[in-house]
Amino acid sequence: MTQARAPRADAVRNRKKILTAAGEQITAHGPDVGMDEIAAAAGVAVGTLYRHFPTKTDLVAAVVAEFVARVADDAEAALARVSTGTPALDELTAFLSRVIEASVTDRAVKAAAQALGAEPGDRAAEDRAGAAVAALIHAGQADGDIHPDVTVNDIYLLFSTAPTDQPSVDRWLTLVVPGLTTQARPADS
Amino acid sequence: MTQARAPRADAVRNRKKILTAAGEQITAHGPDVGMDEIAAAAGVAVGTLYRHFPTKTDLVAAVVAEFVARVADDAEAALARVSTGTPALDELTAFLSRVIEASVTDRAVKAAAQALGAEPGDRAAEDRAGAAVAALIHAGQADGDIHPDVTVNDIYLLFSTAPTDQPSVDRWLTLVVPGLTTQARPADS
Amino acid sequence: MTQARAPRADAVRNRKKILTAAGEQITAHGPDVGMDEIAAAAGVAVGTLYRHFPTKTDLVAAVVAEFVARVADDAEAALARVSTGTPALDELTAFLSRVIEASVTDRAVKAAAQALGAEPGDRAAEDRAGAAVAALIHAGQADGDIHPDVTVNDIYLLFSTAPTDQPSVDRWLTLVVPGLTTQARPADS
Amino acid sequence: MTQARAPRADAVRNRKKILTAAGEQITAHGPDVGMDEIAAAAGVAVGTLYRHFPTKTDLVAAVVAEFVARVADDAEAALARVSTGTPALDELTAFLSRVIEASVTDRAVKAAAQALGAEPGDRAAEDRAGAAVAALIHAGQADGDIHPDVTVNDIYLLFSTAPTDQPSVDRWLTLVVPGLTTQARPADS
DNA sequence: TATGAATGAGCGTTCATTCAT
DNA sequence: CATGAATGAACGCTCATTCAT
Repeated sequence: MTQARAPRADAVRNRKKILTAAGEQITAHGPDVGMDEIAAAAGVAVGTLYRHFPTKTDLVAAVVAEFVARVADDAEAALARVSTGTPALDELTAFLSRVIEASVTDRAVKAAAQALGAEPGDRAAEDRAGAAVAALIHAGQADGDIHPDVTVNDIYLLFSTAPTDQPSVDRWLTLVVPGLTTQARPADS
Repeated sequence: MTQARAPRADAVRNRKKILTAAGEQITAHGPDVGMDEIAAAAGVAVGTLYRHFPTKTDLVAAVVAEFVARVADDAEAALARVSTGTPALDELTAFLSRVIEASVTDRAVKAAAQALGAEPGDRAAEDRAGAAVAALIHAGQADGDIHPDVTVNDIYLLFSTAPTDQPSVDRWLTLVVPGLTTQARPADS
Repeated sequence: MTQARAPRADAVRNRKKILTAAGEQITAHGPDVGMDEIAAAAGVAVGTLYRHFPTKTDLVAAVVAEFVARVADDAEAALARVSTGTPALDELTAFLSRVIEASVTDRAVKAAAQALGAEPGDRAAEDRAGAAVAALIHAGQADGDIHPDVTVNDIYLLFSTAPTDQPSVDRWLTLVVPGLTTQARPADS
Repeated sequence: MTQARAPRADAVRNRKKILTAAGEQITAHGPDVGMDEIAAAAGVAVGTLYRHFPTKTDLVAAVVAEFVARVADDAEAALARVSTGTPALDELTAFLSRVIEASVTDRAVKAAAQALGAEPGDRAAEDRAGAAVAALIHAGQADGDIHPDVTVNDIYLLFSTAPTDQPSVDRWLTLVVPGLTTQARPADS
C-alpha cells in the first residue's frame, strides 16, 4: 500500500547534502560539532536533519557507513587486480595503507563512531568489504606470502588501532605488516 | 625548616580520593563525565575538587600522570631483571603486554588525555619510563633479538595504538611483536 | 519581496515578554539577577532567552535601548510643544523631571548598563534624543532663559548622576536646575 | 614570627591590614573582588578576615566608614579655617570639590557600598561630619551667600549623586553649586 | 587564635532533541 | 514535509561562608 512517493527526489537530495555536510563538519571540527552547525552547513534546518536521522548517533553511523562503502569498493578493486596477476600480499598491504591514510583525514569519523557507540548501520557494505578482504588473504596464503592464521578480523583489528596522525602511519605500517606475513622484517626496512 | 603541616592530612587524603574516583569515573563513563559526578564519587563537594585541580584538564592530566608513574616503575623493574640475566626481548614484550593490559582497564584515561589535550604534567615519570625502555631495547639489540632500528618512540606508538578491549589484546600483540624483532613470526604462533 | 514570516509571531511575543521580564527583574533585584530568574519571570526556558539574546550583556543592552527609545519619544514630544508656544526652559526641566522619575523605577537599568559595560545597541534612538534635546536647549538660549554654555552633554551628565530614590528627586531638581539657567534660585523656591 | 602573646596588638594590626587591603583591592578591581583576594592582599587567611568582619557587607561598611572619617576630618578643618576668616561658601564648595575628587578614586567603594546595601557602620564619624557641614552652611547663610533653605542633607544628596569619572566632576560642580547659593551662575562661569 | 580546606548553591552558557507553525 | 523557536538538563567553574585542625 505504499503508494508512489513523489517527493522522493527532494528527500534524497537532502539526505545526501546532510551526509556530506556532516562528514565535512565532523572531519573539520571533531565529533562534538553541534547538530545546528551540521544543519547550517547542509543548508537545511535542524528539524529536517532529525527527520532523516532521528539521533546524532544515527547520523554519525550513516557517515561511518559511507566510509565503509568506499572501503568495500577499494577492497573489491584490489581483488580484481589480483585476479589479473598482481601479488595478493602487495595488494593487501597497499589496501591497508590506503584505508589508513584515508582514515587519517576522516579521523574524526572514527572517533565519533567510537565516542557515540554508533552501530555500523550498513551491514551490506561491511559484508562486501569482508568478502573481498577474505579473498585477498586467501590468495596471499595460497602464494605462501601471508601467514596461514591471518583472518579478516586481524585486518579489522589493525584498522581499528591505526594511528590517527599522518607522520606515524608509515612507521606503524612498517611495524605491523611483518605480523601478517611469513617473512621477518628485513634489516633495512 | 621542613615543618610538618598538621592540617595537610585531610587534604592529602582528599587528593587521593579524588584521583582514585576520577580514574574510576573516567574509565567507567568516558572522558565526558561531569566534574560533579567525579566529586560525588569521591565523596567531596565540587569546590574541593577544584581546589585540588583548577580545571578539568588538570585533573585528567593528574590521572594520566599516575598511570605514567606506574608504567615507569614497571619498566625499571623489567630492566632490573634483565641485568640479572633474563632475555631483554622477553622482558620488553612482557612489559608491553602488561602495560597494554593495564591500559585496557584505564582505557578512557588515554582517550580523556587526548580529548582534552592534557599536558603530561609529570615529565619526570615520563623520562624515567623512557630511559628504562631505551635500555631494554639496547640490551635486546645487543642480543641480536630486537630489530636494529627500533626506538622508544616505536614502543610509544604501539602503546598509543593498542586495542582497548580485552579479547583483542593478545592477538594484537602476536601481530605486532614480529615488527620489533629480527625474526619472522613462526607458523604456529 | 517583503514576505510576511508566519512563525515569527511567537518569537516576537517571546522577545517582548523577555524584555519586559528582564526590565522588571533587573529593577527589582539589581543587575545580578540570574538569567534563569529572568527566564522564569518571562515564562520561557533559558534556552529561549539565549536564542533571543546571545549573552547577558546583549539582553541588558536591549533593555537599556528600550528605555532610550522612550526617552527619545519624550524629548521629541517636548520639542513639538515648544514649537507651538510653550517656553523651552519649562519643557526642558519638565522633560528632565519626567526622565528622572522614570529612571527611578528603572533605576537598575542604569546600574546594569554601567556594570556590564553594555553597548547602547540603538544608536538611532540615542541620536534622536540628542537632536531633540539640543533643539530644546537652543530654543531656551534664544529665549535668554537657558545659560549660553549649556550643552546636550550637560543634560546627559545630569541624567547619569540623578538620585535613584523617589523622595530625593524633587529636591535634587531644585538644586540642579539653576545651573542650567541664567537666573539665581529664588529665595522661596 | 610567632611573638609573645599580645593578643590585642595582633588583632588590631590585622584589622588595619585587612581594611587597607580591602580598600585597595576594591578600588583597584571593583566591588566584586573575592574575599580570598582581599585576604591574600592583607597577608592573612580568609578565616582571619571573617573573624574581624562576619560578612563581606560588614567589611565594605568598614571601608566606607574609614572614608567617612576622612571626610569628617576634612569638614572640621574647613570649619576651623572659616572661624579664622575665610568665606564659608568658598570653604563649602572647596570641601565639596575635594570630597568628590577623592570619591572618584574610591569610586568602587561607593559602588560596593550600594551594591551590598552596606550600613554606614560608623555613626560617630558621620555625626562629626554632619555637625561640621551644618556649621559651614550656617556661616554661609549668615554671610548671605548660601541659599537659606540649604541643609546638610542637600550636601549628602550631592555627594551621593556626584559623577564618578574624573573629567565630568568639574563641569558637574559648575552646574550644581548655583543651586546652593543666592547668586545666578555668571555668564562666563 | 589563625589557618586554609571544604562546602554547595549559583552562575552564564550549550546543545541534543521536540513540536508548533 | 521543512522550518526554526522552544525546551531544559547538564556543563565547567566561582565564591561567600563554615569548620576541623
